[in-house]
Amino acid sequence: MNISTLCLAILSFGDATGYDIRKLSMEGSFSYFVDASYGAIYPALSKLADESLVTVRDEMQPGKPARKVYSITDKGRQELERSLNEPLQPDRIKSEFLLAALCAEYIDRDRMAEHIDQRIEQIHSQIDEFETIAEQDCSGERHEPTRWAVDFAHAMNEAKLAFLTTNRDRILACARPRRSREAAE
Amino acid sequence: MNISTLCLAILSFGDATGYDIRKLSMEGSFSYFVDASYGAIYPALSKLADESLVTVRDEMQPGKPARKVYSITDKGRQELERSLNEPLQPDRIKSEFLLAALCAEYIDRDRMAEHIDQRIEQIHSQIDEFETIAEQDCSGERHEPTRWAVDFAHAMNEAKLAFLTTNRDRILACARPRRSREAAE
DNA sequence: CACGTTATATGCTTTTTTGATATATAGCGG
DNA sequence: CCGCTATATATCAAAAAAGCATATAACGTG
Repeated sequence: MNISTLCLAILSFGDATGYDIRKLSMEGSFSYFVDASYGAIYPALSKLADESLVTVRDEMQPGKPARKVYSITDKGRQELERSLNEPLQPDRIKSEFLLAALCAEYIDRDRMAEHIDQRIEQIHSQIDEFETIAEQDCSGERHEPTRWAVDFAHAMNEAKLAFLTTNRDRILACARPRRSREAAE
Repeated sequence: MNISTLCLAILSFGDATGYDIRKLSMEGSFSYFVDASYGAIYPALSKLADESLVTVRDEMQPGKPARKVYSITDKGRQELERSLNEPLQPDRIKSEFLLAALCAEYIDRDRMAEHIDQRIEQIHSQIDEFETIAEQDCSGERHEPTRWAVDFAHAMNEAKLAFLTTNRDRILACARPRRSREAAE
């Protein structure tokens, strides 16, 4: 799936600026499974506008920089529908952490512990973050698919957490016993 | 982390060609958490060779196209170690499926069922695949970090599977009840 | 035998990421 | 109050990576 589909999907929930889309894909309910940079979003939006899949309106705010608010069109919704009907790519995970774990022998034991603990913390804060989202989203309209995706993310995060805490020592044992570098870091 | 580090990491396990690296990152024990295309790997290897982090040797095989076998150097190992010591980027997940789930209302119910079942099957075959890898790897030397990563992947896959089977109906209920398109697909 | 698959590598085009730049406003530490 | 940083907003260029086509050669299979 390309950025265009992502933009259409987000716009199908309501009008947004490029900035909003970026934010949703980095923090909001989308953040668990997408990632998009400005450099991808803005060109995608322009292209979508050229194809009349979205419309733009300039909103001048006194003082502030003007914002371009995008709305999905009927044609856009049809295109979104079409995309969602195509075969879906399998999920992909990119994890520097697992690569590091595989190379545990090259990492000092204390450093490895830091890596793991950092990971655990990250998951904790993501869980919190999503709980906040769930509350917000569900207090009002309670959009069930959003709720479903948030629950999905929660389940995954809990499983990861469980694995990491249970198997912490096991990977630490593979790391390099610290030698002369005790003071070095 | 960039492709270069991935190449160094893989080469730290033994010599390999660009083709091998690609394969490992698509099928082998690395496939759960990395992804690399030829267009990224080959240039990365050339660059690494320029910097003497790896060496190349041409292996002419009679008839077959020559292969370039890469080996990591001491300098390369140091660089790998350095990379692994840097702060690790958080894990990223890209899932077209979850985006589709979020847009369930735009998808016909039967189609959605297909999407889910396909996902479930995929996970099953990944689990099988990894079990094979685990057996192979562990019969011989039993490289514990590899085992750890495989177990990690297994735990995640099981959790995902559990969620999907348990919450299948819940998302199906959000999908669009099929209308006049019963025959259309 | 024609064709598909595996092994192997290169080059080109398109997408995406990354990072710099620009502007305006609000809040905070000193 | 001043300068700094953060937030909101958008653009552009450069570097990285993905994706795809192409080439060669062996091996299998219908």
